[in-house]
Amino acid sequence: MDAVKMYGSKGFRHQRPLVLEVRDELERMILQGEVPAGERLNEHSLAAQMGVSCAPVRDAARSLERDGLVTTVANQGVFVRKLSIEDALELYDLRAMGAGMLCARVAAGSCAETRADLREQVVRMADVIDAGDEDIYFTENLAFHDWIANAAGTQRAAEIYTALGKEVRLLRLRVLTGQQSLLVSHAEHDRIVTVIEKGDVEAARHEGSQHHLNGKAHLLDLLERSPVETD
Amino acid sequence: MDAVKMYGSKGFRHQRPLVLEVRDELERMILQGEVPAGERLNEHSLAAQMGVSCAPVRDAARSLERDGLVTTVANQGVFVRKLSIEDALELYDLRAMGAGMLCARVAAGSCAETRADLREQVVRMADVIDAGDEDIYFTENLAFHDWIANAAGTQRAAEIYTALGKEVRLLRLRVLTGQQSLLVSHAEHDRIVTVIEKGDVEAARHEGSQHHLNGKAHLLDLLERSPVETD
DNA sequence: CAACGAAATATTGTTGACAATCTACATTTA
DNA sequence: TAAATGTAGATTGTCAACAATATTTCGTTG
Repeated sequence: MDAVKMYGSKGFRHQRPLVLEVRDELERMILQGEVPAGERLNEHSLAAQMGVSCAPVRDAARSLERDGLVTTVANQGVFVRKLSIEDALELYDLRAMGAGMLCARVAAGSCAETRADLREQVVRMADVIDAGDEDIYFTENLAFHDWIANAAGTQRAAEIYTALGKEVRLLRLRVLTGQQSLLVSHAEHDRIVTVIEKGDVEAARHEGSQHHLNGKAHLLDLLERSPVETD
Repeated sequence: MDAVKMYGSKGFRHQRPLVLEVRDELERMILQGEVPAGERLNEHSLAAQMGVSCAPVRDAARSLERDGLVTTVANQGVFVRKLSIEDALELYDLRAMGAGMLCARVAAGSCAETRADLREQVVRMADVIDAGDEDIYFTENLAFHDWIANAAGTQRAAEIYTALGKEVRLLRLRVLTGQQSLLVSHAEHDRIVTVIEKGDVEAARHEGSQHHLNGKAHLLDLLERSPVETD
């Protein structure tokens, strides 16, 4: 009896529902800027392009709406969300609150192993700065924050925090650029992990929150120097 | 030339996409407890029951996932979300943070008309308590909080706050029961509106946040007296 | 009789076609 | 010429059938 049956046009079974594959691909396209903000996502084109039918594409688009990456207009389609500066600043505030709560939880009740992992990440990120690779630092920075979120053990809070993080990326502004920025960011990460290691709950809340508020201030500072049109 | 064309089996055009109708109906069924927590939502049954095909039902279910009312398991279907006490307490914390931020914004920058409307709502709710109608108070309470959220002018924050409010209702526990509870709740509403009228931003943040933290404490108190199984 | 395994059933996942709707363009008219 | 109106094309919304998967049932076997 053969264990591998033949399915569909692809030849083999799908390990994962198609929707998830399509969703990930769409998310990648949007976050990497392959589809510009405000652009409409054409069901048929995308379906043809990915070699699937329309339904999974529609499904995936609805899923992306959950993360605030696209907005749907009835009978018009789904559009890549266009973030205004005001929207972005609001997201920074929300992320700041969330990070405060999450860091406080991690400080209050995480195991030694978790804290060791966190410290390890910070040390590794210092090396990345030395190497001067901003792209890698960008990625590790995302991972660092998501990691804290998941370590807090509060699922819904982590979900929201992570989704907000993706939304911010819609702006496609490189705020973490130049060694100075990276060093400031890293110093704040270090403070966060340090107070978590101490188990100082309120300090963790403050540092976690302040990290994002500083980021917001930095963004405003950049915008003053070189204004950006966002219509 | 007739302006009204005939469409579909219903005879006339749909003013609204079917998905939205289905979505609202499903949400009502879940929040009113017609479908118990943990129950699976059968695509075919629901579609037949509502006289539509499966596609809109699937679409609506995915939309409900955005609000955290259902969870989807691949190849198994969508299930009404089952909230644990821990989940609910987490939601109270998140709502507390959100309410703090939203109340602060309303205190900081709302027009006189907005504040007058708020005061009017509080006055009306006092009458509802006098009349002793807990169901109406429950509804007005929801409206009051959602109204503040929308008045803050921060769209995303309001969306999240409102969605979290619906999630909490999954627990289907009547915490606002007995005139004493209603009076306590009302007194807090009054304090919130009062500090908003004064334009005291930090006090608004504190009162808005504390209102939900008090609700959380009240919930814990109720649970201690009469424990509830949530498996 | 219990445990395992295979067929049967029920349910979700996917597809392509068709209906309803919107947008853009061409035509008409004041 | 400019505004209004009707028409054509493109795109989303809906549908019902089929394929793939999960669950249940029932028979077999130790």
